[in-house]
Parts: sequence; structure tokens; C-alpha cells
Amino acid sequence: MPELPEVETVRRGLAPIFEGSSIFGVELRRADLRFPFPPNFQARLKGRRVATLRRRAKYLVAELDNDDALIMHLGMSGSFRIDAAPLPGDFHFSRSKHPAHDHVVFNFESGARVTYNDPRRFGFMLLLAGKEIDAHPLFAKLGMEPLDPAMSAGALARILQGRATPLKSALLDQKNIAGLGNIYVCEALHRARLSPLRIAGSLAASGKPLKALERLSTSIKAVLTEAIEAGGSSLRDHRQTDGSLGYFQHNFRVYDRENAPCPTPGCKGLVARVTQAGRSTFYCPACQK
DNA sequence: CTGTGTTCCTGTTCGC
DNA sequence: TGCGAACAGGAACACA
Repeated sequence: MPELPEVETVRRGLAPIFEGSSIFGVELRRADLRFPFPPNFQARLKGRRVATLRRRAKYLVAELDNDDALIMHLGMSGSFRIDAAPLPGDFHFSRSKHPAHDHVVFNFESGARVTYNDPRRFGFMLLLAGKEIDAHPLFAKLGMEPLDPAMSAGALARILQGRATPLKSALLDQKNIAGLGNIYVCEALHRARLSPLRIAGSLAASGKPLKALERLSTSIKAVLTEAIEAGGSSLRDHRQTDGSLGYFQHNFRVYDRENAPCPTPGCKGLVARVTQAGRSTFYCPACQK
């Protein structure tokens, strides 16, 4: 599931539990996810208070009171679940059988419990010293946040200038813009009426008017903002931290809608599906140029 | 610098 | 109904 809007939705769900709370203990149900957990993972978290829970690209960053940071990535299938605090003496709460693929459990001193579940285990967790984050390989090359004020037609022009790669690939590359994934790239390109197959650099030749890039910038911000407001998208069984479903998937214009009529007013096209870099791209060949 | 293919895993869906 | 193949939101990597 998790592209920027889903990760942001998770962050908003977890923040009231994490921020200002002290970690009583962490349970690991296995030794690794995508990567092994860092050495002394549990010991380094125990007793720490979480200062803030922020998001960078598709990463969650829990900044701790000792200046360490817990980095969490949801991969393809990761999700968090918040369980209500148990009543005093509630044995069942702590002893009940856990669902399949519950890999990490955070117990807070407040009694709140947050469980990380990830069937495919493409997600991972790291512990970094606060100072190390920006220099870490996973963060050092990340591009700009698409909802940052710095994101603009001009910024897109600088990124895309001279690039021979298809526009979709360029937008999916986290080194250019950080946080877009397959769904929202398809959706943003449709809104901007730009073909995912178009060579990225062709939009940004020097001296070229920025009109198309203005549309792209606006579309990216709009689709992400709307998706966050809708609580993200729930494909398959993905849920928010409180168990409710996001509903932005009902607003997809092209994603997973092969052969559906193009939703652009007045357009007679049908949504097509092609493969780029091994992944499905959905777009309207009639109105996306 | 390119794009493509592969890999890490499991679950769901689709075609026969 | 069963069974195998294809495919799925990410991202690093090797390779040509």
C-alpha cells in the first residue's frame, strides 16, 4: 500500500500514541524483516520517550529523547495497528494469540500497544543517531518532498532537465521526488494530461514555457493532498491504524481501471495499461500527451 | 546515464 | 473445486 499519503495517514494515526510517550518494552516476533533488526534494538528502545514522529518520503522517523531515531519503512505490505490499553489485570490482552505476521509490538508505559504487521516483510526498522540520518544512504539522496513549498514547476524543470528517461520513471525515482509510488504517479500524470511514456527532458528544455510543468506540479500536490484527506487508499486489506479503511481508491481516475472510459471531461479515450520497468502504468492515450 | 530484469516475501486473483 | 501462474503499494542491485 504505502506511498506518501498512506505513510502520512499512518503517521497521523500513530502520533498521538507515540509522541510524548515512553516505551515500556518492544517485543520482536522474529529476528528480521527485510533486514535484521539492529543489534540491541529492544534494549536501546526500552525506557526511551518519543519526542516526535515525523515523515520523510515514505519513512517514519520517531525521534527519541536521547537523540536516537527509530526509522520505520512499511515496504509493500506493512501496517500498524493500535490496540486499546488493557484494563488492569487483563490477562487476555497480553496472552492472546497474535494474528499472523505480527512482527513487532511496541508497549508504552501508558498501556497502549502498537503492533507492526507485514506479510511480505519488505518493510524494515533501523535505529540511527539523530546526526546520522541525513548522511545515511537511505536518506542522503532523497529528493524533495512533493508537498514542500519548494516543489514547483521550476523545481521540476531542474530535476527533469536533460533526462532521457520516461516521465513516469523520473517521477517514481525517489532521488528526484521522494514519496510518490506507482499509484499516485499514474494519477498525477493523468490529471496533468501528460503521457507517462514521454521523455522527461522534453518537458524541461531550457527556455521552454513551464505550462505543462505547472500542471504537473499542481496535479502532484492535489492528488496527494486529496488522498491524505481521504485517509489514504485501501487496496486489498490495508487499513488505518484504527482499523478503518482509507477511501481514496474510489477516486482513482486511471489506476487499476484498464479499459474504463477516461474520466477527463469530453475525452472519448479508454484507460490503457502498459508495462514500464516491469510495473503497470495506467493512462489515457487520447488525452495524455 | 539508460532501461530492464531480478531479488527480497506472502497472499490474492485469475484462467484453465 | 483445485492448481499453477501472474501479479501486487517499494527499492536496491547487477547488468547490458
